[in-house]
Amino acid sequence: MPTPSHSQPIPTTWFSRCATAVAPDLLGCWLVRRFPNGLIARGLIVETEAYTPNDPAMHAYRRRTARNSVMFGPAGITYVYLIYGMYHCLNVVTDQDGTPSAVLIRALQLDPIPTWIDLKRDKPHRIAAGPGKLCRALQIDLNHTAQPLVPERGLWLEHRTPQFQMDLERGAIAFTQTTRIGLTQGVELPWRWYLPDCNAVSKK
DNA sequence: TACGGGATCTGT
DNA sequence: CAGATCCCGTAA
Repeated sequence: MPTPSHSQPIPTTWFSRCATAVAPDLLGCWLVRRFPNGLIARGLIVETEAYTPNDPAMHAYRRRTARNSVMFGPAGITYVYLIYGMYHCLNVVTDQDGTPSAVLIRALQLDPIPTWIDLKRDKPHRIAAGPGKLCRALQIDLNHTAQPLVPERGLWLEHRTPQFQMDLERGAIAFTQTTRIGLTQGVELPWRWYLPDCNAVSKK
């Protein structure tokens, strides 16, 4: 899918809405990474999850702590955490300042594939399939938490192409909404969205 | 200070 | 389906 040269970073105000509104709106948008060596890779966002206040699966559900405090801040900031001691997960903080919530970015279709990634290990469309794998592929770790999503930090978001937006409005593309993955709490909440027929999306 | 679990992924 | 591996939240 072509990327228009006129794309601008999505402004922080766009994220100042309920996570359940932002999560589907992020499908078809682009996560853009500029690596330390200067290479720029784009990932089409194909799977997201919303985490809201009063949501038992949300990391700040019990109380505000050092780790989750960024989710209480203004929207449009990254929230990255380490899980199972080996993988990182990337969220974008949403909603009003003071309202803890975020959207987890779960899967991307990456283009181009960075040259240093071992293609024998994975099919190209599986390189960024999963929240841990996309952070590994894009070299996102705890250094990237609590950062604004701007080119100056090497990580930002861009809106859908006009083509994607048209296909969506015409009904040629439709999203699937269902329950979230890998949780022990809030299992029944249907706050995962994905592009069907996309082989980077989590199974289940 | 100690302990156990987790919004994951991989290889068996 | 178990193991890797470490930070953080909770209890003491």
